Amino acid sequence: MANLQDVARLAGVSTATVSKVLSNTPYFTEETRRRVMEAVAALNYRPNLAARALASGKTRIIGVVFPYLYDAIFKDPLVLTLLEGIDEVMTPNGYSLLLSAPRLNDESVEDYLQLIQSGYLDGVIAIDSVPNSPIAELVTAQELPLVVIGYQNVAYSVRCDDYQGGKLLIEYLIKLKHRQIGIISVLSTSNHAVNQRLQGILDSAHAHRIDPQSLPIAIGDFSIASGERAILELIHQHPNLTAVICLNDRMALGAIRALQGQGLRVPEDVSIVGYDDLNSVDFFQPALTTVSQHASALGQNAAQVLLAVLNQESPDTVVLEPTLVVRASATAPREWALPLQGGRVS
Amino acid sequence: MANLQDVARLAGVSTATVSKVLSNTPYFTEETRRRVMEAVAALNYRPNLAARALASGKTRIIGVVFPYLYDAIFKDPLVLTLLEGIDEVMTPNGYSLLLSAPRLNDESVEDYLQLIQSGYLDGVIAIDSVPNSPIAELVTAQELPLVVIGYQNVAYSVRCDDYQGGKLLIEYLIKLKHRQIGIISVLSTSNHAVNQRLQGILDSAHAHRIDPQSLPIAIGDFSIASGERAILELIHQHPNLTAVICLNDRMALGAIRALQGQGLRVPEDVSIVGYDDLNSVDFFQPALTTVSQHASALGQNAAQVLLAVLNQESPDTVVLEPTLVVRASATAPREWALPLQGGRVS
DNA sequence: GAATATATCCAAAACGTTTTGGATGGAAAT
DNA sequence: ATTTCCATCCAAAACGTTTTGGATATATTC
Repeated sequence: MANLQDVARLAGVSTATVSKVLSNTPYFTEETRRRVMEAVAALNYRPNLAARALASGKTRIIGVVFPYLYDAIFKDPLVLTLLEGIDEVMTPNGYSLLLSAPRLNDESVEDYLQLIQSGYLDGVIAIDSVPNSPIAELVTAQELPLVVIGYQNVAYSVRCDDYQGGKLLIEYLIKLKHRQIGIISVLSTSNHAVNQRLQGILDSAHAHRIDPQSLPIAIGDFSIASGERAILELIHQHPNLTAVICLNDRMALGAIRALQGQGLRVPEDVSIVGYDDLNSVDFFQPALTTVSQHASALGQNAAQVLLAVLNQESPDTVVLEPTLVVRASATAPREWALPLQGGRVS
Repeated sequence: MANLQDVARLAGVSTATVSKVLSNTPYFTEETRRRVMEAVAALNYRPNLAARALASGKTRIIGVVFPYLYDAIFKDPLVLTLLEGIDEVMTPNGYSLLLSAPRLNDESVEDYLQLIQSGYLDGVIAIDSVPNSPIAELVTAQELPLVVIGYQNVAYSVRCDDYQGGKLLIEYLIKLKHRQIGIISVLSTSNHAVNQRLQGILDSAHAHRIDPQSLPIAIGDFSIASGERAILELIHQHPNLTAVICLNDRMALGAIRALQGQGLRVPEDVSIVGYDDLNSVDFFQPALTTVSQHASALGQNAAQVLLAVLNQESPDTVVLEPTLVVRASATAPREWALPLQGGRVS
């Protein structure tokens, strides 16, 4: 491995000159530049990034943090889409992505601290799925440029308007004449964005003269299986429901399958809508009506905001508008109120 | 940011002592250790990783490279599963993952070279989806510990036996009494593993006295849409087919959808099998019969092999056995040979 | 009591850059 | 003929670790 000294020696200049020529500093003759570049080529020289990082204080590495939750991080297809968006703008700008998925236990947080306090990262993009997770505070306390994807109250953030997304869903159902609407959510402590969606739904229901208190809510945990459990609980206790809003797509898929397993048809007997617009949900039978939060654009925006911050600017918070994606899993309710007890609800 | 010197000064020892105490070197009094640890805690000291990397030559970072192909990397759910497996064993061992998805153009390869020749990586795990991609050679030329997931002829590799997987699929179909079997593959230059699957299918057909030349093959590009196109081409030109093997799940899903769009039933009219066992394929109608290549285990094994190499050992190549996952998309063909022309084949 | 071994620690070199603070010329200005 | 200025380059410091090669003191052995 040739180093700067070798190059300098071969080119007959100092290491400072080589360093500066390589970073395109002005004030060098063409002749000098040429000699340096030839030496670089001859020795196949590549700068040592560790040394560069030590001397300059910059690593050109940014950390991408996905706090581990319910094991969901690697199972959530949205994460991959976010990553793609981030990569798309970071890589062309010369940054590499360091993946960090700290589990939220003490030992893991210690490792995480070590990482962000080690000077190894020029910046961090974090997903704040969990309210009050310590991740963000730890980073800001470090004076490390941070942009979070979500709702944490930090200087720089990017999100899709989940409140608005919730509104879109229930307003669509109301427009279809649904009045008996159930909700499958998650524990309010477990996800910030979902809380916003729920709030949007409830507020919007209120605005349409539906008592928010009257909307039955079952609790899942994002997984397909939990959606199956929750829907059964819901229609068992509230057989008159004509529509159910699931606060993510995977629970919606579970709900649909469970209903079909009970001999109920979607959307004819019950309308189901989801949230996320996962890649594959247009493939299910019926194709899922859902809300897209433009995950790829979110990732891109997060990366752009971080680039701006690294560039000493102060970019504004970005809030993307969600989009309702109408497919086949929700229609108008049948006007005659067929009792659902026909299905075997165990 | 406190550094080693600050700690040393506060503890009244040398920096060498602090460094060694922190790395649990023997030959220190309890008293000394205590003083050092107290100083570390008091100053909230964390070692600077760049400096450590420079001095020790080790970064505790390993590169995970997914050569970009057809834009598929971030769209392929298997990648996420692989990543999860790798993370699961690397993180607890104190390594971080640096993501690298070099596009295969010159500029990008240059960036990639820069990365692996920069001393920033202790090792690399690479997926060799593309035959003859330069990625692996570049790494080995660098004397960087490398394990590839796939078939490249390098010192250390891990794979699932795709040849055997192909065999499993066609033998299952043959056992179900299918004889008119089509194949949806990809360009032979585009993916090593798929070539193996195809070879397994053809060899096995031959062994069962079916002329491999007689099996019609249509070419897709891994995508759902290409599966739709390919199946239409196939049944149009070979209306007597009773089963089609798709060399990945996404093309299989496309094929099923296209058939259904033509008014054909799966598996009653045509059996379809896939390859990969993506998370969601048990959810489709019909649930997809496919082969699991145990992506998570693959990732874990790759990581373990790399750890062994980093530990100066010479682990053997790992070859996992694929598993046939029988679901609903393939059954025995109807005994009466109903001409398929009934369906509208455009 | 001298020689040897062992435990404990330190000073300084080394890692390969970037960056600072000039040094050295020659051209332009006075 | 000085002075000033600019273009061009270099020597050396700095970044914060790890590691090497002792040094010192204490204990052990003969």
